[in-house]
Amino acid sequence: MVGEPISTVSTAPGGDVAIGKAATLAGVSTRTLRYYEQLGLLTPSARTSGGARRYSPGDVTRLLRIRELQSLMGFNLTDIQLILEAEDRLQSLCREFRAEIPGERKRDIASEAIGVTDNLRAQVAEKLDKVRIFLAALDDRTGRYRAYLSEDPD
Amino acid sequence: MVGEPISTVSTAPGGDVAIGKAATLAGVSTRTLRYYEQLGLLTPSARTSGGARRYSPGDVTRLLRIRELQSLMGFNLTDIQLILEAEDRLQSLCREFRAEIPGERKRDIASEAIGVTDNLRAQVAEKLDKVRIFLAALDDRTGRYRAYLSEDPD
DNA sequence: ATTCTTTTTAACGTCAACGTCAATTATTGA
DNA sequence: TCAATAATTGACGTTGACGTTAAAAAGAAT
Repeated sequence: MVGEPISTVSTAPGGDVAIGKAATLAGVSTRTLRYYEQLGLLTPSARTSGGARRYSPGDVTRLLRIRELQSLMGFNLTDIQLILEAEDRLQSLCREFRAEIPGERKRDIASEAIGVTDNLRAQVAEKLDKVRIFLAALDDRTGRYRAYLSEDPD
Repeated sequence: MVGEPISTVSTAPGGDVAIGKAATLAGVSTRTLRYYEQLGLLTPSARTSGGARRYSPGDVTRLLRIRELQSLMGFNLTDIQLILEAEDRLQSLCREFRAEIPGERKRDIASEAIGVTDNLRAQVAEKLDKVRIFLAALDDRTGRYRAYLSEDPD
């Protein structure tokens, strides 16, 4: 325990993890991860020679993002797939621009991906507003309750 | 069409409605309403002599609240039932306090209901925060994307 | 009064998002 | 090396939240 191994055979810093570890990191089951892969939603970036899935830190990040889109925004997995695909396209386009590769259709792809992203932003903003209003209404109501039920301390 | 009926035989102002109307008012199906009733989640406050459900404005309000708790907060129907039951208890307690009926156990019931309500408030507040953060992160990321993809206008 | 629309109950179907075996192969710690 | 633990694929099961269909009864409109 005194010295960490010089270097495990892992490309990424932080090290890739097996399916069980990835699952507990995100608070899901291994079944869920295999299911996500089956949907094309999260494909582990590597496999061992024996065929075991290896999840990179990026994969885990993506997984956490999926869960966030699910729990926070209530999207279903196919919606999430569309969103992530758009984000993937944007990311790869950014790399291409950086590499100054010209490429055709790029404007089309970019505008489409940006459209999806803008749409997402709008939905999030709308949700934010609604939750705000909901919270305000809740506070108002509970305030009136308290007035009746606990006007005197203890 | 020139004159509205003097008064339909309805107790509540606004008038009770049949299941079809209530459903379209809330943007759900009649099946959904019957299902909610089966769960004990939303029982129409009256029936016709023939057995047809009549939904009061209050019932419709409750229905809208159910949908809000579902879509906005992502609660499942059994969670929603708990929340609504607590709110119902609080409401009836408020009426009792107003009527100055003493009653035992009231403090117990009240504190329990208030506990549920506070819990709800906390969850809503937490969600509000998370959505806020999510939106900020989204704006940050899309901002960087735009920098790459559309620095020059058209 | 009668026709058209709506509602009733009851039962079976569906779909997403996993859960749960089971038998077999990998990986790992001593 | 070898036992213990974890992962693989495949298949069938489950659960929540409804959808759909059917036959009969009720309500509304003319």
